[in-house]
Amino acid sequence: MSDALFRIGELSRRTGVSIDVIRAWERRYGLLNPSRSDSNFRMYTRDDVARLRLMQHYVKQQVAPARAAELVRQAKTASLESNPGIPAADIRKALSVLHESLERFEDAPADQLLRRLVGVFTPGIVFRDVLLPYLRELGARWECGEASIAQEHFASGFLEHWMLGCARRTGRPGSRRAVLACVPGEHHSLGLTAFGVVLRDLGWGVTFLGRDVPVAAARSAADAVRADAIVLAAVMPEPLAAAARDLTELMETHSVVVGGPAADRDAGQLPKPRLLRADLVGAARALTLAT
Amino acid sequence: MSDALFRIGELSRRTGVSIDVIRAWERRYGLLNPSRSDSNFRMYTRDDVARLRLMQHYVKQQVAPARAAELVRQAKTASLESNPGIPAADIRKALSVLHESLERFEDAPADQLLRRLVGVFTPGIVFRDVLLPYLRELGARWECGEASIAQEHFASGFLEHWMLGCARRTGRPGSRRAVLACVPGEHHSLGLTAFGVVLRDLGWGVTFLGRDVPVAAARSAADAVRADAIVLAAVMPEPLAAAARDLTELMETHSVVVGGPAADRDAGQLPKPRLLRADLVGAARALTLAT
DNA sequence: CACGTTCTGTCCACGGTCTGTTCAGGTTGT
DNA sequence: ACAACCTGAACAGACCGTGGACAGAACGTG
Repeated sequence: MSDALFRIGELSRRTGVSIDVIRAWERRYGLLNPSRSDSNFRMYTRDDVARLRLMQHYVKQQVAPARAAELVRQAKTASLESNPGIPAADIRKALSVLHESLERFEDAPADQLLRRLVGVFTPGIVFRDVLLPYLRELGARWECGEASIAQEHFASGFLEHWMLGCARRTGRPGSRRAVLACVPGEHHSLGLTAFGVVLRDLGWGVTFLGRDVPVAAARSAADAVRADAIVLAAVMPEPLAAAARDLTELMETHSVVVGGPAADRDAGQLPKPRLLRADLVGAARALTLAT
Repeated sequence: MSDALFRIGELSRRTGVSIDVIRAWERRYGLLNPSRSDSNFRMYTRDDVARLRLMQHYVKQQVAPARAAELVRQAKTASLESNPGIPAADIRKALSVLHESLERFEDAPADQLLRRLVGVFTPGIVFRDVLLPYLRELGARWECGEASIAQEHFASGFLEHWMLGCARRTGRPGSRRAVLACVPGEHHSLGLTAFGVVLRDLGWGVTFLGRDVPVAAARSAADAVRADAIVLAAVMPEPLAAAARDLTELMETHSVVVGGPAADRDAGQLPKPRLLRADLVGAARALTLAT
């Protein structure tokens, strides 16, 4: 698993930092400390990608490289506080690629694009800067009849699948774990999946149960993985109302968070804090701090 | 038993790896270790085909050849045989890996296993020999209460996601195209996804619309991609009955196939041939021949 | 303001490594 | 005879390492 070693060219491709700069930063600040192959090639790990991205972030914030490197070295690893956002021009281009390819029921270009973006930025960033805006745009076009139901189905299905690919992967040992599920009877899991991506980006291990999950099932899964939190999604009001009693009971023994439009609306009925749908990233961060 | 020995040219033809490269890989990394005939010809076995395919798979994933060879050698893979099917011992092992990992809500081992299998065998084979049997086993255990609802949700969600990853990817230009969708109101898409994998394996381009798709949406998608066939899935009887009228209308202008348990049962109501759920592979082959 | 110093990204030259491919000369099988 | 195979060697192009140089920006000082 930790065998993912690669050479400097690959690191450069993944981060967008030129090979020369990577070497210069190592020579001057000892930013990275790669192991060497038998033939004296620098061999990097995934952590180095993270460190390099953090470095990029500081530099973009006008922090002097020397000092930025110092900060990065101090920050050891962890601290995914970094927000190296995607440049506006790239976002626009990405949105138009998504738009044009998914509109024609072609997933190949979209897949390629996202794959490239995730190579450079973290999934959470890609999600925040590209996917979420695209979904908003899609929703808007759908409401005013510009996008057909078929296009909406295809696009949201593709994006959910794609996000799942990022959200899955159980976290490193020692990390917090969350069980994610839709309230029983609830079939809209897109928002939940998105939330899973962000959580995972914050270091959580995510166990994804999907849509229409009985409360008892969520409970047993949470027990099985010793989850630190159960995250439930409710888009429509009826399923949430129907499950209210079970949920209240679940909350007595487990740390439960309910999110989604329905949860926002029927706030009064539930005792625990809810997530605001408007800002998934903020909600995930809040959950991380609270747990 | 696996006494089918063949020479380097045959190995090259079976794998698409050039003779020179096979020799180079042997000389440099000791990738294969063929026995020799009396006249000093390299004699390979089916295991070598598997190893070579795994190697190809890694290389395609941008892993440096030297390192890929290391992984292949390390993966022993004792006996991952080739085309005709996966050897029984490996199937048993795969099933137990799936069972044990998914039961504990861990997808990493399962993901790793499947990834390795598709490196060697085609997705259709993996699906037929491993995934489908596992799903049957899961269903059986679920019915007799051995598997919890949570486990079933998690496992089927994971497998569906994984299969989608194989089924997607629009086909090569010139290939036939199919639009896949669940009948409106139908939320069980696992079988449909599986069917998509097999179709794609047979050279189709698959446009996957997912669950609960209005008939009109399926039609417009089919028109947009100029689909040669529309494949609809119906697990529960009610949604199918409700959509019967729309379906009949759709069939007048498009080539439609309806599959799934409900379609099997309510056969009389629908004019066109249906797919038998029992044998997805056969059904896909039949569709290919008929279109 | 003028000047020197430092910082930083970029570039170059030279040599080594990695890897697919090619060639030459000889052997085996049909 | 001819195709397929063997060995050993070499080659080309991409990739990487080290060390050094350089130009522009930032900064501090007289």
